[in-house]
Amino acid sequence: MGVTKTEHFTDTQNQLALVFKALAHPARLAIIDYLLSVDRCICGDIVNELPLAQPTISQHLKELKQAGLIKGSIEGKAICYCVNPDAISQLVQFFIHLQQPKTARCC
Amino acid sequence: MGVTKTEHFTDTQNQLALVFKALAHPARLAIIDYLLSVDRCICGDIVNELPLAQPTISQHLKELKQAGLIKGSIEGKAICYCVNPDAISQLVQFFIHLQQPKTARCC
DNA sequence: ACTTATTATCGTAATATTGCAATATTAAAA
DNA sequence: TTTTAATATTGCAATATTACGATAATAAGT
Repeated sequence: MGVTKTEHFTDTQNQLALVFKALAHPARLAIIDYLLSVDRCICGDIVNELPLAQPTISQHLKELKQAGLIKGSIEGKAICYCVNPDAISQLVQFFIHLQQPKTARCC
Repeated sequence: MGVTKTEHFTDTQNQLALVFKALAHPARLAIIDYLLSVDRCICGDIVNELPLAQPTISQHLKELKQAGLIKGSIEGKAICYCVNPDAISQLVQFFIHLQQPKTARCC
């Protein structure tokens, strides 16, 4: 089918899955890496930094933004993008929760 | 196309993208939630816990295992599954790296 | 208004993912 | 060894994702 049965899962599971889906592409991780590698917001040179066509990068940026992982604001004819620290914090919390030790682990 | 241009990205970006892809489905997050909700390994009752057919769950378990997120060992005619704490630790490290404060953020 | 520069959207071809019925495999139990 | 129980694999239909050319939209500068 190719259609996920979202109705059978919790809101948290569905929403978190969407965030991970946004992270599940090397180009989008490369975009995040690049946004973090410079010590300021990026206004316009993302396309030159990645080996993909401009429409493809625009699409990836849209997905990252919809997932809340990056923030973008219009600055004249360019767009200012940066990583959304709140989203990162939430993900850290999620994995720290996963790290909670349980008793009687057997493997 | 539908084919990711992995050759243009770093090994780290490609490998991490595969882990996130494994997490990018609510059923697989539900499996992880369930594995963590019980204080022991699960030997056989995952199928009864989720609203999906047995082949579908088997497939999801395979993907989680290939991504290194869970560990499974054969126990007679059942399989013992549990979350792989090493994988979780790596993800925590990744996000903590993303949290590093940078100077001169503008948005 | 026209041009230029930058980003977004549309359309579409190639490929990947999802879910499950049918079937196979595996190992314990009878 | 036959049966039974549990999990894995195969095959396939429906849908989603990826990438990019063509084109549109937006806004600054002339």
